[in-house]
Amino acid sequence: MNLYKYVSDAINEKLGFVANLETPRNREFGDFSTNAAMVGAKLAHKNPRELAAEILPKIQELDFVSSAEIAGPGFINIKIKDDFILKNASVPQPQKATVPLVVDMDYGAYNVAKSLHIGHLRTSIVGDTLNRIFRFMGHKTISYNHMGDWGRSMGMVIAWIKRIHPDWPFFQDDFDAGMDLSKYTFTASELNTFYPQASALARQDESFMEEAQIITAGLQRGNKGYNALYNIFMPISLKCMHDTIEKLNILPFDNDLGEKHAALYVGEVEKILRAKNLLQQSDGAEIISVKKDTDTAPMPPMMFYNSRGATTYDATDIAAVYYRKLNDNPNKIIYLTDSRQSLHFEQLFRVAELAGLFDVKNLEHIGYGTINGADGKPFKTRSGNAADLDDIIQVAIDAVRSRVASNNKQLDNDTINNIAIAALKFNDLMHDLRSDYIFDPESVTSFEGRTGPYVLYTAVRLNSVLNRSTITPQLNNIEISVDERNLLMAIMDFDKMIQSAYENRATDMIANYAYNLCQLINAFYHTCPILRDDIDIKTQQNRLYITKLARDTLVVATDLMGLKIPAKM
RNA sequence: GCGCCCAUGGCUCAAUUGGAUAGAGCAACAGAUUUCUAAUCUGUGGGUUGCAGGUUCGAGUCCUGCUGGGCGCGCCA
Repeated sequence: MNLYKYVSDAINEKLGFVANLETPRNREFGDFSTNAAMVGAKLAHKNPRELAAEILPKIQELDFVSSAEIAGPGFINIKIKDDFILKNASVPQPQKATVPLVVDMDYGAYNVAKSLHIGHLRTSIVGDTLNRIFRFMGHKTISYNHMGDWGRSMGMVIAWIKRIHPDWPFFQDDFDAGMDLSKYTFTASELNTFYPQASALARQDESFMEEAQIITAGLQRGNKGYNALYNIFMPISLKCMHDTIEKLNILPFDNDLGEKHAALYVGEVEKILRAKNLLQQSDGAEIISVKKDTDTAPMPPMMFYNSRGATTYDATDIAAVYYRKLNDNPNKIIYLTDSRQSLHFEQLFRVAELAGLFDVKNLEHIGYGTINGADGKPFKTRSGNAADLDDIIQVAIDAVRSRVASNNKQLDNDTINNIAIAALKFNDLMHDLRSDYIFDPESVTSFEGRTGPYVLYTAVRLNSVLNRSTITPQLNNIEISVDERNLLMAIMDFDKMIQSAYENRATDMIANYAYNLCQLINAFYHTCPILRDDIDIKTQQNRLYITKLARDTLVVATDLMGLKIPAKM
């Protein structure tokens, strides 16, 4: 049961107006409180405590209220009857949306021929959890990995390959796409070194940069050799992405469609833009002005074609909106990217509006904060590069392994991986996604307190009790302790929490709820023994019932975060 | 220059979107296991919420100014 909603509705009906129901920060004040008297007093110019005294008896009459009293400047604090809580606590049921939406979700956005690095951590983890929240709430989501698979970086990679294998057929004038190309291939790790090397070279060698640009243009115009080569390394890169995603227990993307695919629609979009007279020449480029008279901030135009005639990511992003509207006709498109791209999305949404491509009200950009190192600057490895996601995962795995060894435990590899991934994901999810946060490898691998492993450990303990017990969990109407009561209240808080997490796109609410629930579970676990001879059977049944509710609720939360609960740890 | 965001114990973060005595974790210290997993639990110390005003019953939260930081501002994505 959604206790908050039940109590709120009952009070509103009884009072005949909508009273603001709160859960006090300090639980000792009560299970719920309302400031209705203070709000009312302001409007009626009355004394809030007197008004509270008028309202109070009506609240006291409600059958689930054990006590209600006036406190402080005019709060009414409400306590709920224990047996009501015990009887109505239930595992959260997915609250299906009355009007399910179709939502395109754009996150991940990995780059071809570049391994996933720390910059992809949040978009992957938070995006996945947002996706799961939307589905949990009954909406249909279509997830897009809008890959960086078509820009200048592709030209650089090909230019690099040409440099190290100038004799390969892809670069010959008489290239025959029909020939056997199976011997021209790369390992994933080899492929991932190409871009960084090419990029470093391009910075100091202008002729190499120029060649990369020529190759980029050739690739985009359909040069057979370049495209054949692209078609060789693209799947290798895609497999890398999928492997890392799988390690992180992130739902597979519904679409791996990136800039290359969007580029197919640039021509159609160009026609629309021209018909609306939105494209204009500027310094050899074709741009779309998105400035409004009311703007106080700098608002540069979007660049559709650059001065070399190549499509930019502005153009492919516009085309992607067009394609999604055409193909999915979604109610909403949600983009999850680094908040530094906010201006780009503001521009994009304005173009979508100007060109009539999509209802601008239903385009949403969620900008997440940067993951920083201890120095407050974007997290880098000691060598100054963005840390590879696979390496970060490995560090976490090694830390779990050494922890397991020092505790004289024996756990299989899957379990160790799950614990490491939980540590990494929970650490990300627990932060407000809009804020920067500091990634401290030491605290991510400490596993104590507010961590993913703590959450898993709590679930494992509950499962252990439930698995050992031969007694059937059963609800008995007997007195409950304060720890049992607090736990039940938290379980009933789930529905309110998930609604808020959904509305605010606040993935941290799930993580913090799960942690708070675990704290209460562990307190309950400590003070409420179950499988012991001196505990009477009715208490055992009751506590098992509560244990099961807690476990099932925790499972819903961990599922939303994509954490796997091990059998033991 | 213009615009957006941020500032909370030693450190990392919360604070129900304006509510009551600002909460957790880490670190420090003191305890708890003949008992369902000690990756746990209980307790102690630690705060003028960057500074100065303002709005009101009530401000970490809203407004103004200042200080200090981060980010963005047409041919990278």
